[in-house]
Amino acid sequence: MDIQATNIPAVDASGPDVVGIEATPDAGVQHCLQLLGNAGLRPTRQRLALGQLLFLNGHRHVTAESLYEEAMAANAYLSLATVYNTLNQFTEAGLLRRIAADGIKSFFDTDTSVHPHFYLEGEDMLVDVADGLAFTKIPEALPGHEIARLDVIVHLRRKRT
Amino acid sequence: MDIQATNIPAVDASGPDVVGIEATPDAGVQHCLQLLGNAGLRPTRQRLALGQLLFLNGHRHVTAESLYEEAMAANAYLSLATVYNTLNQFTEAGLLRRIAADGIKSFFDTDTSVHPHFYLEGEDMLVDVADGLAFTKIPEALPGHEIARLDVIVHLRRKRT
DNA sequence: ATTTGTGCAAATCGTTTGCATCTGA
DNA sequence: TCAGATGCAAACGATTTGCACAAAT
Repeated sequence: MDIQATNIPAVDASGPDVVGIEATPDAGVQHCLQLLGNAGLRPTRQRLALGQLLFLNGHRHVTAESLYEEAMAANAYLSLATVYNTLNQFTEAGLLRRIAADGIKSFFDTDTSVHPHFYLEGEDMLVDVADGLAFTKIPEALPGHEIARLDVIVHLRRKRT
Repeated sequence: MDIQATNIPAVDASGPDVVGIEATPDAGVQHCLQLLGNAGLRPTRQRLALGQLLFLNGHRHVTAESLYEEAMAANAYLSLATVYNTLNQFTEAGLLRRIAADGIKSFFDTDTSVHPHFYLEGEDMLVDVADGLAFTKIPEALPGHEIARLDVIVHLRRKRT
């Protein structure tokens, strides 16, 4: 079935959901409403739909394009431009973290903590590094500056056989 | 004065050079010719000009645009497309390392070793991290893959006063 | 002579923006 | 009501590409 189409927590006695909303849909919607409220963003239909896709399914790595297609598949009608705008707003609000893996497109990570990623060059995919990378020291920022972000990206390529 | 315009090491008894060619121009040209030869790239006028700008002035971080302007300033006539092509060829040949700092444009680093960078968000500049960052462990690549590259970028922003 | 590189402009790709319309507070 | 959001299409900036011409082996 479709994701919530209104910002009013609708009564919805549905079964398994294609977009992965958890057992009690209302709880998910409530959670998203709260995230939007805290961020000072109006709970519009579009933002709520994207919020549900992003924040009710564990940690995720999406691109604007992939999220847009996912929304279409879930029958959430919105434009690609709105997806871009919303991703930027969510990022500004600290709900997402933007990751520039390859210099072509941006990924958005629902895990906003500082953690390293694998970037699979052929597949154009971003994957969390389970463990195995640690710093002993983090550098001082240059005078007059502060650290805004620390990106660690391990580029992987298919091993040639 | 201008950078060498031919691939034949010309006798050139000039003084200080705007593009920073070292005291003995011939040596620089020879060095570039050798780099190109090792890379299996024909020593064309354009590649030699860009090679001199890139490899005779210590380690550098350039963008296609900045290198193009530099070449224009040095009276090396070539097109922006050629700069892009050449940077890609040099990168493929292992003479340069591509760095995706912000997801908008690419930087190219003449230091091809694995080392961390500061990216100054406001100024859109890339700077080497002098020291202060060290790994204790590097992760295993995923099965069937190998590590192609390890990018560490510390994003800095101007401290608000 | 044959292969390879160059230049230009057009094409492409990801992303942003202007503006008219709509919607939530 | 009225600020704030959306949708669309056009604008955009970085990069790549197709093709005719030029230069290197």
